[in-house]
Amino acid sequence: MIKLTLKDGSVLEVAENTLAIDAVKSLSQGLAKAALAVKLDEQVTDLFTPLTSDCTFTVLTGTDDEGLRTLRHTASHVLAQAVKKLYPEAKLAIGPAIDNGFYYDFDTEETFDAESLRLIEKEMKRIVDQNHKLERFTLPREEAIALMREKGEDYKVELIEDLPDEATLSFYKQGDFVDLCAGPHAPSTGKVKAFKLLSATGAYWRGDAKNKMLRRIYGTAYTKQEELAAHLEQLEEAKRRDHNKLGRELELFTTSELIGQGLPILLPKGSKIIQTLQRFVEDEEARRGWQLTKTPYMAKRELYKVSGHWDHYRDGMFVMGDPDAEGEVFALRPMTCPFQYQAYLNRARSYRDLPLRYNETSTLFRNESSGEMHGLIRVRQFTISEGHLMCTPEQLEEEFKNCLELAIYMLKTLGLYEDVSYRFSQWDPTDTEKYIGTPEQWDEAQGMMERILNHLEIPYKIGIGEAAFYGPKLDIQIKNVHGKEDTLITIQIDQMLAELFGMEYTDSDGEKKNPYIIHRTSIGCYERTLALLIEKYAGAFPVWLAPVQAKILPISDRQMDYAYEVKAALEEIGVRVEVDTRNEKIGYKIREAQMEKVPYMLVVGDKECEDKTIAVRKRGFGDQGAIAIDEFKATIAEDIKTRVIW
RNA sequence: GCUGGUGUAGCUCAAUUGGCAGAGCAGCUGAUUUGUAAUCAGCAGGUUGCGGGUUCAAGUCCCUUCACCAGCUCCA
Repeated sequence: MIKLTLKDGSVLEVAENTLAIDAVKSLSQGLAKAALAVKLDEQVTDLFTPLTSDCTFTVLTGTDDEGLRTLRHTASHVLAQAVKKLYPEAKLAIGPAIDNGFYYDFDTEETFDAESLRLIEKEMKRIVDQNHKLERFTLPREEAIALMREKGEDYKVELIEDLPDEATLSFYKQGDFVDLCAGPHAPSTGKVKAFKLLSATGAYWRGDAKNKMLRRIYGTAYTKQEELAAHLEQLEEAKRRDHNKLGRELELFTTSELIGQGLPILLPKGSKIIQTLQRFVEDEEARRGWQLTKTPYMAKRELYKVSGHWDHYRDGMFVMGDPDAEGEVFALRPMTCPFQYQAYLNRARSYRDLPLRYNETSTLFRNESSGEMHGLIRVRQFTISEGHLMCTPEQLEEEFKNCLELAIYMLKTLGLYEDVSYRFSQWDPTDTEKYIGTPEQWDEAQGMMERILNHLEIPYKIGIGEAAFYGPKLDIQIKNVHGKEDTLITIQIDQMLAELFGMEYTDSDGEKKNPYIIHRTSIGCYERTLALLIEKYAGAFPVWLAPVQAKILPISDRQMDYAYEVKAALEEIGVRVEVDTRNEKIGYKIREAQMEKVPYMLVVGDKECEDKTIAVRKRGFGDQGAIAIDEFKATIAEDIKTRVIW
């Protein structure tokens, strides 16, 4: 007999080699029906696995993440089976479960359009209704390769050949469909009760642009139709919040074909938000000991040759002039570091000058590939609150911590703190082309950052190959409304560029030394930040950021003079306020102000005019009744300066 | 950059098989002077993204290019 420790702590004894599903059945028939997989200790496995040793025993259903992943993995096999049935020449690549769904990659001449997705879905439905059992079997390497060769699955053969010799080669079979797969899987195709194919796109084999582009079909699956419907509704809601749509509707920004891709035009309202943010950030940085610089937007290529950009980042730069010809060649700056280093080099430095903190609200230019641009998230020209801090080794941890604190303060102020995650971005030692420096230098810099992060108890995940070419980074990552992750803020440790630029300080012992440099952003790129704020608040910005904070709505033009009187009173205390002078009914004016997401709508009619009051309607709260002007001034004065939202 | 999709008025969309480019909202003008999410009428608005081709005839078919969308790759 073996002992299974259940979630509630109780112990179930079953005979050795009892199938997991039978153990579940002995607990509850209902649970057995809902079960998709089991977790033995930390190992998720199939329901038809024989139990061989004592373990903790967790039943996974559609309400568990791991259960859903199992279901979606099975759904990807159902998709593959359907595609093979409809397009027998299609070759299988890989088909995993991912967050919120699954995909499968195929090599086929067929381009999947909406109609073919519909046909594939129909075939999938048939496979689900047939309720095939999934069976697992393993094969020795040679036989596994022979089987996949026989089926013409070249990609699977390649996968097997690349697996280590000792790897178990498992296959899953459902009906006449067999796929190389580590599993686990749901017990039968009938479990895939609610699914939908979402899109068909291209994807490179093994994620490498040098390889062939395959056709990828994305889908999602749930155990219940209601859950699927809720997910699809959530996708629709995401579309409505999408900054690229909402930001244009709210007239925050626009784009122009004549100006070009990745070069958004910030309209007055969008510019107002960014100006508000910039002033706030620059003031806060000054308060924390940062000194503002203003450095040029371009430089001769010689600067970038010293920094390494010319060799490691030239494709990403806008270069002016023919690099092959004689004479000066300039390039727009893709970052500010080498420029601020020249400020450091202005005179000889002592350890007494350190830490030296330079910040700059810096406009950068990066020649992103044409397919990369996206709204305000990924652009070719953007403005970033950048900074470089030169310090001694002893000061490094404290200064790193201060930079991080500043970033966290900004995120909390914007209400984005709960949405971010940390990535410790390290170099890829196998990709020596991409990085400068020696393995020893990298070990040292990364070791130092690791110690600091652990000491500060930052919960991070590691990103191999995500480092800057000159050093490791702590990236603060955020997901947009569609779940796509980008870097919002970055703090980097660099002990290589100071040497390249000959930046030194004289230490207390009279020795000349290279300072450590921290590269950091405090709220990152303003365009990207604006995009995330639009999505976070669905356009209803906190009052201090709202481009128009109050809109005065006169009932008729009899109150126009009074409306301007109120406007002047509010402008006196710095409120951004507009008067809707149009000859329209009040309901119409309210509707428009509401759609513009103005925080305060101030209705003035004859009554208010007479009593010197304002009828306040607050966004999200409705009609607040009439109050005296002075009283309202006090309320809104408080509101427009309130930044920290928790 | 790659794969696929989409471009019709400021916005949302229509236009049968290749056969007269149209509507609502927004805009302008006029009437209306309005009390908490759309007052009425009229007017104007277009090189169907740009360029080329096929055809008696192109928004519609073909090519090129630009932009946008999804995904991949990239993101110092």
